[in-house]
Amino acid sequence: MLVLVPTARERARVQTTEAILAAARIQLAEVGAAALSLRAVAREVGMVSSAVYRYFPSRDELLTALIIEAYDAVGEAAEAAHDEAAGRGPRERWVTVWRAVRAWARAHPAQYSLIYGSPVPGYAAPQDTLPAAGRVGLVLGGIAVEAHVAGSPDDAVVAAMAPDVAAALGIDPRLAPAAVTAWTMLFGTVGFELFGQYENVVLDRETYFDHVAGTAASSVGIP
Amino acid sequence: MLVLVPTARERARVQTTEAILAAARIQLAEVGAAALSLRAVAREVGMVSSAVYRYFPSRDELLTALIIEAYDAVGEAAEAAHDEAAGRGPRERWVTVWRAVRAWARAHPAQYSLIYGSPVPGYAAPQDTLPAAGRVGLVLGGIAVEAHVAGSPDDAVVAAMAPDVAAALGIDPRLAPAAVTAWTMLFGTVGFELFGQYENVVLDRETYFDHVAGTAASSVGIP
DNA sequence: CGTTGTCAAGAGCAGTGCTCTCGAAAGTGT
DNA sequence: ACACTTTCGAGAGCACTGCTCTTGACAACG
Repeated sequence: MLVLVPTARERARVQTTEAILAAARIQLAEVGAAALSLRAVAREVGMVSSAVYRYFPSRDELLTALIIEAYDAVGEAAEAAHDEAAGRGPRERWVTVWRAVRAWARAHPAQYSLIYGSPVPGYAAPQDTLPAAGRVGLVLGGIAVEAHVAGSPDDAVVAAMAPDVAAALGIDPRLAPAAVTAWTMLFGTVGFELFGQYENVVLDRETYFDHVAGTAASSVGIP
Repeated sequence: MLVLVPTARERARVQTTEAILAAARIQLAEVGAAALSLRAVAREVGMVSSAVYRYFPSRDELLTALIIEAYDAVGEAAEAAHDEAAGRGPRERWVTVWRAVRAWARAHPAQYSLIYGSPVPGYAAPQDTLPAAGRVGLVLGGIAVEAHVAGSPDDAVVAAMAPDVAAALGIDPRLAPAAVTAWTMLFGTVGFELFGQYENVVLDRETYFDHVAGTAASSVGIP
């Protein structure tokens, strides 16, 4: 049956689902993923905890929804930054996207921890999150595609990468190791800053971050 | 009062403390930090939960103790690997230490998540963990000290690093940015592998990891 | 030998995730 | 328009958590 006009029930359902997600988003930002309580979310939207289970079968499923949201949000931030720097050269676009990811992470530390910190409930989010997870990489790959391969990495290293990666990014497969390394470097640096590892190590985080971004740009052959 | 011979009470206290830590270590490895339950730890050592509070004032303090243990353990693994490769050249020693850290992380994923994942209980572990956190960096810095500075990084970047870092590592301050970047790369790569970000991205993790280790070695000027 | 400090145990509080049942709606078919 | 089915919210309840407080027993010290 084709649903052209959603019934009142369906509209109420998506509305309630959205209300739950909104409350969960707020609570995530306030107390973090570990302390996110389904009962508190229920209280916030004005219903009893058991009613929430009509919309999310478990607390982990709620968290998974938030994880996908977060991947989309950071991907969107990266894409927006890239669009804004559309006219400029590849290196400036590259650094702009890096800065946007860092800024998003600092503005949304709980969401960032959710997706790039330790998996919260054991190993909750499996396949559902994979498409959303690659968006930042896609933006960076879109810049790197114009670059030529700097050195020629070992064939064994090239073979160690999943071929889908170079294909999805539209880059030379020989660029894949450097691209993955740069991607790791971006989130490694942002994570280390956010999780306090740079305490008493890096004083001026902006300057250091820009330096790393530049190094990474060179490593993928961006002039 | 100088305690030369510990009294029976004192011996009993350290023994009980060690028993609690041992049980906590086991439970951490089994269920992870988020699900580590003080009551379950108490059950395992055969006492009631309230008694544990005589030894650790809160669950977070117990976790902090485990965090310090984990930092020490990974540092010890790095030092042991370095000692084992004592005779060899700097590059081989460098790669050996990197491999040891990765091996330790794969063998103790819960501990690794505890120290390099998102901070678990809000922002629990502050200053206590700082000394233990630097041990791996010290080992790597000890290798890099024999290297000469490859390029000459921007003065602003050099100034962005805490001067204590280069001093503690005994390296040229101009090497500090590259050293911090390499350190970030090590734990960023290990973390990404452990937390599942390389799923469907990197097929042969050993080969890729060795490649990253080699790149990092070159970046700090190791021939 | 008595005093003092330490310790384990138990009860209890407020909170959690999750399940089950029940009554009231809303939607559907005749 | 009426009966039937599905959906939904509420409430009670279970087993669990971190943590506090009180009570009674034991060891150490003067």
